[in-house]
Amino acid sequence: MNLTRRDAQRLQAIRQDRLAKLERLRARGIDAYPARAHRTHTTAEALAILVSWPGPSAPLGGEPITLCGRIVLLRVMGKVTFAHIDDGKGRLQIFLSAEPEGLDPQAYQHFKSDVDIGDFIGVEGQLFYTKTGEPTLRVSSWDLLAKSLRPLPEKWHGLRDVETRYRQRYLDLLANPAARGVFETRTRLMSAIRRFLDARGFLEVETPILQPLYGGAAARPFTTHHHVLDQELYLRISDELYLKRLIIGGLEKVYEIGKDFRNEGVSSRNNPEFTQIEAYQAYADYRDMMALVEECFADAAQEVLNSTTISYQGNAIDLAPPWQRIPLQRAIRDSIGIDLQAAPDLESLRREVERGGLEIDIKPNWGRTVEEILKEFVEPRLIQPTFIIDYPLEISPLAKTMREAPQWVERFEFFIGGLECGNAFSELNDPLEQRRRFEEQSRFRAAGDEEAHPLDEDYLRALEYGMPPTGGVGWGIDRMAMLFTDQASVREVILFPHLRTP
RNA sequence: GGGCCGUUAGCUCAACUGGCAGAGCAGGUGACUCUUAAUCACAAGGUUGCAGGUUCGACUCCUGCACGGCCCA
Repeated sequence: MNLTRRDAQRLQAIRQDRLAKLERLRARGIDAYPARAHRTHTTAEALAILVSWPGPSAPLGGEPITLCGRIVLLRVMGKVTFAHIDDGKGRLQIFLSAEPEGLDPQAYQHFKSDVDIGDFIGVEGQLFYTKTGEPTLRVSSWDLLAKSLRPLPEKWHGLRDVETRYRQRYLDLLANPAARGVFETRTRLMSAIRRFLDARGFLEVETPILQPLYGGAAARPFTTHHHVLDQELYLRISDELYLKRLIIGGLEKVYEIGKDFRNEGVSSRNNPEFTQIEAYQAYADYRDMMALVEECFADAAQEVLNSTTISYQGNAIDLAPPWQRIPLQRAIRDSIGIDLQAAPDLESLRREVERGGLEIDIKPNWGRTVEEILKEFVEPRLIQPTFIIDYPLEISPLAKTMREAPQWVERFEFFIGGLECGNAFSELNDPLEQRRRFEEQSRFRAAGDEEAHPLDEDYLRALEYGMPPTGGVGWGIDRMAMLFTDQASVREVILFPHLRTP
């Protein structure tokens, strides 16, 4: 939906009427965009007053109150007019007429001639119930707060066009009450997570988004340039390495909620910038992180949705702890019958995949191929919350190995509603081992893996000062918001999702 | 990157097998003193996403492009 010159011309015609009204208002000395508004009550507060009355039979009563809001419905019936105003907290009907307890005749005439759907107004009056029992404000005076020059979306169907809803989210929010609900839920969810972690002694911190070197995840970064310093910089792909520097510095429990940026495709599941939470705790391991995650999700659901059971895309999902814990090897054996013990290298795994007739891309190394199998054949089945635990070392350069199986690391990902939600591990704190891991990643990169982890000397230096045993976890807030609001597309939970520029 | 679907008035949607592009809402004018998507009457509103092609004739068929949706990679 691009705004062409032609659209502009059509709108121009439509706007002329409103501009004419604006001129009339100004000719009467009225400021159509005053700097201040006076409001004594929200519509919700006004309704609360009415509810406290003895009954709908009560006549005009109470102190005059003043409401502010946008006119969203307008019914001019000659000598009386009904309208609904919306103030973000709800809607309330207002009643205007020229009568002793209402408006003076000129004010009523001006309202009829100069006010449109979409305008913001302030109205003073007294509350009453109409004959049909609708709570209503009988207006004794009104003020224009802001003139609207463009027509609002259709009042009954709202705004349906998906592209317009994303590009002009303000129209979505004002026309579709459900859209407001989704974003309110998202915000309350983030508050609930913060309260949960704050109550457990975690310190919320902020680390750099502009970084001289990126890391902490397998992804390609965005690059940018600092002109004065003449320096290439990256937008972070994760917070991990900076948060672990804070653990080294003695902050034992830290978390950050912020935007990460990954230079990959745009789809209903991925936005190039997304919100992630990461939390790190000294003297903890990945088992402690599992407990933290399941408690946090259940706690947030209880607080935001008043239940630990959510409904997602037709499935009832129970977030109450404990969640299932399934070793990755077992999950793959149970779903497609491949025993990774019997296929410990890329060649043997390739044979197993071909023998099973599985349609899957063989990745450049064993670990990535295992990951692909997981994504393809296991992930979609994980509707109830599940921790898949113990991952290949090759794809986990920052996680600590399992003592009894050095090709595997203490790592988990968790899945809800068929979505990969988050990732965690017992953090690797052996600086020499970390260097070897980075060097292995460099070999992968040299072999063509653009998502391989870069070698970070500054981080290695930090590790050499000593980092206590640490558990770390990260999960996507957008995915979590999708679950909590039953949305299939990530764009429905991001206010302004990235779209191509036409 | 590939496949399928979509794009018609400001908004929500119609338009048969290729035959005059229509309605509701919004906006305009008028009527209307308790409406609830108010109602009624009248008038107005279009380069059918863009660019080509086929045809006597294209919203409709073909090609390319743009943007979006779903699926796949």
